[in-house]
Amino acid sequence: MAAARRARLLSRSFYARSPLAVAPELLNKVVRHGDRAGRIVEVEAYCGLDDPASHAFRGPTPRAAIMFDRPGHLYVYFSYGMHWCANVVAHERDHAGAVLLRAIEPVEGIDAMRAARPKARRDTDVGNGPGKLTQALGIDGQVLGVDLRASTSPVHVLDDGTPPPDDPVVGPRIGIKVAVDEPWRFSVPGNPHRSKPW
DNA sequence: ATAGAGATTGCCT
DNA sequence: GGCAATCTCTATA
Repeated sequence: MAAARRARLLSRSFYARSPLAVAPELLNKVVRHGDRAGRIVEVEAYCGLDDPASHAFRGPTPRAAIMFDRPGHLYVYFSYGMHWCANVVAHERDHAGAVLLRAIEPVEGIDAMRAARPKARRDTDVGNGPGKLTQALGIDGQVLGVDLRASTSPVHVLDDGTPPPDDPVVGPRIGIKVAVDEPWRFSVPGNPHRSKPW
């Protein structure tokens, strides 16, 4: 069995890069809320003022302001009047952007996640979508803006020693109507917990 | 003040 | 595959 390695938080410099640089490196990291945790297997980059599909495209409106500041903090928004979506703020200095978490593979607190996702019939339905993974982890507006790098925060992104895939699957983003051709979606090849379609 | 669209999900046909 | 549910944000008047 592999030597135990303590999961560690990521540094500010990890997040202070463009969303396109950060997104593929978030693959195989672990997002944790309390005693529930999941491995990130699919993400999308949203590139601020350069990206018509980004909430930050129109500038620092009240909702999008967090994406113009605070790399490494959590951007959570309410989608379609029903679902919460979780993003990691990531951008270079004087830019804006974030990475949407689109799918996780449950790794800790699986029973609690199943209980929070009664509609999930198979294990792979627990976290295979942006609204599903927040439901599974119990992430909502209460954790908007928390610092993912601070040990005292309720939500963390951790490196448990699993490297990102050498050859992530890259493709167009899902559910948007502008900039639909940008290949800014990344996933762990073959992982069954990714969202569909690929 | 009001209207329309939206980074989704799940149920129905 | 189509579409309703449901509400926040943003733009327009």
